[in-house]
Amino acid sequence: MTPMTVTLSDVAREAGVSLATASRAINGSANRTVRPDLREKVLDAARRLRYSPDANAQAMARGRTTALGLIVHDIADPYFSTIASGVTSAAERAGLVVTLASTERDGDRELAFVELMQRQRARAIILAGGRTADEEANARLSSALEEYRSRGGGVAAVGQPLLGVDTVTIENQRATGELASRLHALGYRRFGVLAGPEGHLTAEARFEGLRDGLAGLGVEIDDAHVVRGPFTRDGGFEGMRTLLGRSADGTCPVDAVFAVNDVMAVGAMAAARAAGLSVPDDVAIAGFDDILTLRDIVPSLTTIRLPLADIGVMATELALAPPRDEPRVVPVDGQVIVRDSTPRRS
Amino acid sequence: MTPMTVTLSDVAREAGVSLATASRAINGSANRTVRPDLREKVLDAARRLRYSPDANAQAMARGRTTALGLIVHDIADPYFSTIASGVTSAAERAGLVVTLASTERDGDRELAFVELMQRQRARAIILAGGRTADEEANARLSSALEEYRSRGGGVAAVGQPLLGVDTVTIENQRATGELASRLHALGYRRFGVLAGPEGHLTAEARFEGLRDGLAGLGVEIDDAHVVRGPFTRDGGFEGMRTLLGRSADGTCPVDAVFAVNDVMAVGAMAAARAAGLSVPDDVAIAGFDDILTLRDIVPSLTTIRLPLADIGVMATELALAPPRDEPRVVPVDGQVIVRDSTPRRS
DNA sequence: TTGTAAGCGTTATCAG
DNA sequence: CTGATAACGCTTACAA
Repeated sequence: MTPMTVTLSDVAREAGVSLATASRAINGSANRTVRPDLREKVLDAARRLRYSPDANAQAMARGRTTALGLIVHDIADPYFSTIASGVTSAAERAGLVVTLASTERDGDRELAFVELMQRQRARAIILAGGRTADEEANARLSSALEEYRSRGGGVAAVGQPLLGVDTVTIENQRATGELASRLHALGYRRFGVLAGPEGHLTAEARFEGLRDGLAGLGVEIDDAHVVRGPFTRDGGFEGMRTLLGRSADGTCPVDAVFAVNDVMAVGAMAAARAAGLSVPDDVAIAGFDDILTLRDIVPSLTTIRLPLADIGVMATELALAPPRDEPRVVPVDGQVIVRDSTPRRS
Repeated sequence: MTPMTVTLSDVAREAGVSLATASRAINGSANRTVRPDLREKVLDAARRLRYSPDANAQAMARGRTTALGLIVHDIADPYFSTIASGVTSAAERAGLVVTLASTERDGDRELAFVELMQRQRARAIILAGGRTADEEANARLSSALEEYRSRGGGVAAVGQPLLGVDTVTIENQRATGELASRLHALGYRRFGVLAGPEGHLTAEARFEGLRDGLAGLGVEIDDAHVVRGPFTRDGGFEGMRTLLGRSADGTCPVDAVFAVNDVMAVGAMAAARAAGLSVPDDVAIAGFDDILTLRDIVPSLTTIRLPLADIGVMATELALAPPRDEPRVVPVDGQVIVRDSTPRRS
C-alpha cells in the first residue's frame, strides 16, 4: 500500500535510481543532465506513486520561496479586488503564488501582516491602499519593510511614495485638478466636497487637486461645504446628509458635489435622493476610480478612471524587479470621464 | 555584523543556550517547560538579532503548514471578492494564511491550482464558484480533490454538492421559486430570462426555480424569451438586446426580465435604456446576489440576498473541520428583496 | 551522467 | 528543565 505521504526517496527507490537523479529528472532545471531512459523511469515511478513535490521542502532547500504577499485594506472593496486581479495574473505569470491579507483598514494588522510575510519568506510584498498621515504608524511600517528588504525581499506600494519603497503613484491631484476645470467649464461654481477621513492621504490629494484647480479659476470652496467622513459608501451617504443639513432652508447649498471615490459618490446620490433632491438636476455629483460595477448606474457617474488591474500588474513587476538604490516611482494618471451626473449648467 | 539571515541557532548562541531551548522559549507551545530567566535571555537575543522564524522550516519540521487555498473564478467579481473577505477573516481567526488563485473561469487552471495547493501542502482548499455540467472536467477535479483529501487536506466548495466534498450550497431554486410568486403577486405575467451560459449549474438552477415557480402558478415562460449568454455584465447587456430584438415591432415582448445575477441585471438595465425603454415602467428587472456595491442603483434592484461573506466563513469552517465519512452539505438560503425595479403592475 | 552526502531552519524525541 | 541529535523532504556541490 502507498505510504501516507510519498516522498522523492520513494520515487527514487521505485525507479531504482538515487535521490539526486530523481530530483534532477523531476525538476529538470536548466541543465537536464539525466539520461532519457532514466528520466522516463523516474517520471513513471512518480506518476505511479502519485508523487507530489513538497513546495515547502523545495523552498527550504533552494533557499527561496515562491510566495508573493498582497496586503489590501479590504478585499471586498472593488477598488482593491480589481488591483488584486492584476496582481494574481502577474504573479501567475511569474510562477508565484499570492498570499492575501485583508487588514480591514487596521494599521496594526498591516504591520503584523508584513511581519507575517517576512516569516513566510515571501519573495515580495505588495502594499495596496493608501497611507494615512499617522507618522508613527508609517515609520513603524517603513522600518518593517526596510528590514524585509534588507533580507532580500522586494516591496512595492500603490499610493503615496512615503514608505521609501518602489511605488505606483496615482496622480490624484492632477486628475482632480483637471476635473475642476472640466466642471468649471460646464458651468459649476458652488462646490461641495465629501472629503474622506482627515489624514487619509489619497483623499486629501484628491480634495486638494480639486480645490487648487478651482482656486486657479477663481472659485473658492466654502469650508462649510467640505465634509469629512469615512472613505466608504456610508461615509458618502452621511456626508451628503450633513452637507444638505447645513443649508438653512433645506435647499441644496451647492450645485456640484465631489466625492473622493465612487462608492462615496453613490452613497451621496442615495442621500440626495432620500432628501428629495434630483441628481443631477438639483445637484451634480462626481466621483473617482471608475469602478467597473458602477459603470451602468443612472445617472452615469462623472469620475476619474484608474487602470486598477494594470496598477496591480505594475506593482507586481516593480516588487519583483531587481532592487535599485533609489526607490522607483511609477506615476499612473487618471482619466477624467464626464458623464450624465454632471451635465452642462445652463 | 549581522548575518545575512538570522537563524534560531544564532539566537541560541547569542543567548548562550541550546538550539532546543531557544526553540522552546520562542515557540512557547502548550507546555512552556523553560525557566523564566532563560526564556527572557532567549527572547532578548532574538530581539537583538531581529530574529524572524522561518515559517517554511517550521512547517517542514512540524509536518503541517499554515496555508489555506482559496480558488475563485474571478477575484475582481464582487461576488467572489465578498466571499473572499469572509474566507480571509475566518482564516485569520484560525491562524492561517490565505493563498489566492483566480482561475479566470478556466477549468484547467482550476485543476492546476488544486494541484498547486497540494504541492504547497495547504491545510485546506476552498473552491468558490459554481460547477458546469462538464462531466469530464468535474470528474478530473473530483479525483484531484479526492487525492488531496486522502493526504489529509480539507476541502469545501461553494455551490453545488457535486464534487463529493463538503459544500455550502445555495438554495438557488427555492429562492427564485419564491421570487416567481412574489413577481406573480405583483401582477407580472410575461417573463423574460437572461439565463446565463448553457451548462452553468448555478445559472440553470436559478432559471429553473423561476420557471417552475411560475409554472406552478399557471404561467409559462416563452422559449423565445429565454436568452443564453455569459454570466457577466456584458452578457446581461447583450442578452437584453437580443431579447428586445426578438420582438417584431420594437416594443418590449415581456413585462419582467429576470437576470440570473445582479451584474447581468445591471447590464440588462443599461440595454433597456439604450433601447429607449424605461425601467421599470416599460420593463421590470430582477437580479440575484444583492451585491453591496449595487445596493444604491436607481431604480433599486429587486434581487435575492445572499450572505456572501458568511458563506466564505462557513466554507472555511467546513474545510477546516475534522473530516467525516459523508460529505456535509450546508444549505444557505437567499432572501427575496423586492425593490423598485419591479413595482406592482396595475 | 550518476551517486553520496551535506545542508536548509525548525521541531521533537530522548536522554541527562 | 535542558541539551544533543535525529528527523522533515528536497536541492546541490562534490566525487566517482
